[in-house]
Amino acid sequence: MGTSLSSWRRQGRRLGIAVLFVAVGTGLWEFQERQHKDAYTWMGVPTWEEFRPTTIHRVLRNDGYLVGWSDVRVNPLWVSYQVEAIDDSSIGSRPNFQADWRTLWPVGTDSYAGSGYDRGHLAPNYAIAAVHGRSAQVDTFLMSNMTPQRPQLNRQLWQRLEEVVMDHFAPRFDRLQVITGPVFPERFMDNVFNRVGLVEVPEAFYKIIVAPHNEAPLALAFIMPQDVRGNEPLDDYLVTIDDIEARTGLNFFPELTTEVESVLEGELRIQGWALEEVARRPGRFQ
DNA sequence: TTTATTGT
Repeated sequence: MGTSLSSWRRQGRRLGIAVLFVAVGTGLWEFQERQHKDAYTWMGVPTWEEFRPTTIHRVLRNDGYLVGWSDVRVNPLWVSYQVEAIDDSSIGSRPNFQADWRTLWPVGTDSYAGSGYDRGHLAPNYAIAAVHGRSAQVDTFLMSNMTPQRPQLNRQLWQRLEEVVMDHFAPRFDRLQVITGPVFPERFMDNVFNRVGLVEVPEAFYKIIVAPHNEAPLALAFIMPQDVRGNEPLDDYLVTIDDIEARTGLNFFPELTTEVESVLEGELRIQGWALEEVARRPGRFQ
């Protein structure tokens, strides 16, 4: 017969070698993936609480930060990155905005033109550039890192918060984990046509800052609405992480034990941050 | 310019 016993053996060996290669390759890939996520997240990548079209997303990897991208909202639902105190505050010049072809829908650099909304960074230019370098800085100008923000928020209140993270919080702790993203109205259909091009317009934005180095980690969380003057005290917008989870349908830090989680996410504790020292610090821009 | 658009 054409298929002799030795030929079967040969094919079996080949198959075995192929399986071995796939197994080793997959293992290496998962190892790399895990290392990458460990560098940019703390206590796990954000997940959705329940399976809904508006909370489903996929993770885009960038230099310096991760994005949870939603093709339904045409928005990042979260970005995750870490910062530390830096000695040299100089960074490279602002790169150009650029389209991200990993997104299902085309969002061009001119998509926001004439809309009255800014292309607001979620992972900020300055912090990422200062901590993670030039190629990470370039990545923050991907349109998949943008979401429509009113100028008074983006250039005033939100900028003040980002400045406080790097200039006040980071020097107080070894390292900070930051997760930030948009908040949408509760009912999807109420906002479904409120879009800049294809991009749904959020009603507010959240930012979670964790100092994980302690045995008892500290967290501070904010929700800031689109409609602000810009000179409000930052502490007017303090919330709990549970509040943000309720508004977004996401689950942050899924690997926390339930005991730590109930304190860190359920209680509003501002001790240790000295927020009152900087809550009224004026913005850089007018 | 640690934000960004508009208009030249």
